[in-house]
Amino acid sequence: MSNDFIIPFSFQPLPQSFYTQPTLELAKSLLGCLLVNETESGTASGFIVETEAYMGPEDQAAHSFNNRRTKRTEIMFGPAGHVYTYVMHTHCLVNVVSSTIEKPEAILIRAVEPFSGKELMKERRKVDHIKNWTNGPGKLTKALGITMSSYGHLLTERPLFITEGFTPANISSGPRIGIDNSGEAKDYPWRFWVTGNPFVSKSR
DNA sequence: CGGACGATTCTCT
DNA sequence: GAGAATCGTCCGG
Repeated sequence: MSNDFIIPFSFQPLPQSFYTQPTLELAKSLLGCLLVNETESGTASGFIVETEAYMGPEDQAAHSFNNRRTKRTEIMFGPAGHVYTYVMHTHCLVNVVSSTIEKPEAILIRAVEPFSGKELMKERRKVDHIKNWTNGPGKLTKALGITMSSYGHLLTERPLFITEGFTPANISSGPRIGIDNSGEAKDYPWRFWVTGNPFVSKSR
């Protein structure tokens, strides 16, 4: 596609200081940023348009609820800016670790808007319509080629990184998706999205 | 080592 | 909107 040539030389990964802002702030700051993944088969990127914050020990919906510390959640207890990937129903989902050491908070990236490497995304997703390439947490990882091998990767480094994108005109918020069995936490408005963006996974 | 369980997706109706 | 697919992770025995 026409804008593919811009990647990967023009943009610098955001510094680690970007990731140390409070988790709920970071979840909103990530909206509009460009998520880039460089692989052997090529580079693909998309603007983040939907996120969800998971607030650690107090948040019943979080994997780290009650400080549950396993091989899977271990990365959440480390410093901000690392990648937390995990497998859900055969799909790989990608999170940004936030907060500080020993405070296991993270932000799930639920949707992006395709920017570069669109042919590659189409090939990976095997569906025609662009709207279905990246409008869900399991879809975007497949389109961008993000796998469990990215677990623990630091986002200030290539090949997987986040860089400056656009500033959303408006941000909406509401309850998170797919956590109905999480007690009171299911109603917390910790899902954020770019208002009106067509790649957001659910309208609500 | 077996079984239960999803921060999902896709295919119908 | 409901139901199936499908598999890595976690926990109990």
